[in-house]
Amino acid sequence: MPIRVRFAPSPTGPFSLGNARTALFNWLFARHEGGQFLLRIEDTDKERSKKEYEKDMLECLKWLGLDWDEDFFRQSERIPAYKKELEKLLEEKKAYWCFCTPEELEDERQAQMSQGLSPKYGGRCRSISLEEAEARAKKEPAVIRFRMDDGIISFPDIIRGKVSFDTALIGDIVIAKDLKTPLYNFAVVVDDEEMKITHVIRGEDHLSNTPKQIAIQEALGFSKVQYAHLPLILGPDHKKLSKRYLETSFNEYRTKGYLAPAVMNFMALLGWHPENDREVLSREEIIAEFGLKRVQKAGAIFNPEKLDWLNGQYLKILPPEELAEALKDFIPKEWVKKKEMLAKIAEVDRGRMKKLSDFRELADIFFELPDYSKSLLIWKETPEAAILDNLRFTLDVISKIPAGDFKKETIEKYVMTVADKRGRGEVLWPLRAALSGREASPGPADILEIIGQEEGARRINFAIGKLE
RNA sequence: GGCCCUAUCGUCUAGUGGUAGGACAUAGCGUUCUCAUCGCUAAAACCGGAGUUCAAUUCUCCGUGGGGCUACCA
Repeated sequence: MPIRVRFAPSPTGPFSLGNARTALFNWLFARHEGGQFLLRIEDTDKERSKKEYEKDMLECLKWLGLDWDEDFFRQSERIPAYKKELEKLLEEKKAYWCFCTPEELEDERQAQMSQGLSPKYGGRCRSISLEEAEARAKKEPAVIRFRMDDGIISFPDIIRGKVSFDTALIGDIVIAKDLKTPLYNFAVVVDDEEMKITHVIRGEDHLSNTPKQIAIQEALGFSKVQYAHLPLILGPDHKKLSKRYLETSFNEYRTKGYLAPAVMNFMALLGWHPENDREVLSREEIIAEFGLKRVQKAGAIFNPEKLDWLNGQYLKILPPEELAEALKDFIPKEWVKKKEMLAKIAEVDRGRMKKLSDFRELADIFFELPDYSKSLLIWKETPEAAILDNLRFTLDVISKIPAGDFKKETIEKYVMTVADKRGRGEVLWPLRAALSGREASPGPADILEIIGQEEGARRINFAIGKLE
């Protein structure tokens, strides 16, 4: 039987890191096993589901490169299918209409909890006949409950091993608000059967939903599926990632300048690890090595510094054309036109970036000399007069470089002759400071080649003017 | 409160019945005019107790800590 997994998000909020990780592990498993990765939108909650969130999710999946097989569908498009199964359960008395009010249920719950019992529905409406219930349901608010028989439901979890739940503690759960409004635990079961899902890979927060879904599955006579509950990604507060912390929208990783392969690599390593010690892994390598057996059981705290480091690693090896292309979204429009210059700057500064968004500030000096004070030009205790003299001399040397040979290597040769004679710090620091206007920057030869002989001379003269 | 899951450096993790390896972060050194990169070094962990065993971080149990769920959300 071919392996079929699904990613089934509900579009009730911005796509999150947790969502992305679940999608990734499903996708990795499918690709590694040569199975299928399907997509399903769980939009049964009409109030909270929004089209914009669905769009956001689709964009994020595409950006990450998680391609799905077959067409995806929305649960809101499958209402008749759920209705059919709901009616079947009702007729077979495996489900029944319940007319208890929210207030009554809340009181019951409170009473049970104060006695140290597990809160569950008492079963007051269990005995109402279907005929009577259907008549009443037309006039008064009602929901459909699943009749949960007492017993132990155990299932093997690929990651955790055997897990057991006592259904007597769960009680009769609500599976639909009415025939046209199914609820999560019910819709999932119907769809997984319809889609011929073989493995359900999802977050650990769904572990306690599993016995409910298995019970419904059995009542409907559906086939079993295998489960794998992933450890949760925790925030720095050790709690399930929430909007309050880093659970910003996943899209922000893109807009902040993280590379998709780096984010994928990082997420894969959150709860999974290859057999060897390698950590920078390409998509193909991850697919080749991925397996559910090596997935961690305990939750993992999200570590932004490591993401930055990994992103830096990818930035360093990104082909020049791809780097230039990726940078386009992070720089002013005027810069984009200066293609050649931009490419050179990117090469010079790529090692200094953690994120693509860092580039703008790093590259700024090539387009415009920042304001700086005279003291920036002074190297340690060197007297101003010596600095001034070195600058003048260096300018003279640089001016003698043939215009057609104004390349980094040549410039370096000329400049280093001066530096070796007059002291490296004494020559190079003021020169670099004059060229960049900053305390930290690429080397003088790098800057000179990019800004050119003329602009270089202008900047050095400007520094000389400050010192005079 | 009840149920379920879980436990190796600060963080992500490897690993084994004979006390632990890698990575990020941190500190120092080296390369270097600066920053960054890179290289090297240091500091840094098996939650506690009992049991099994010649021996337990590893197996079992009990605690404790952490997390999740406990909706007419998903």
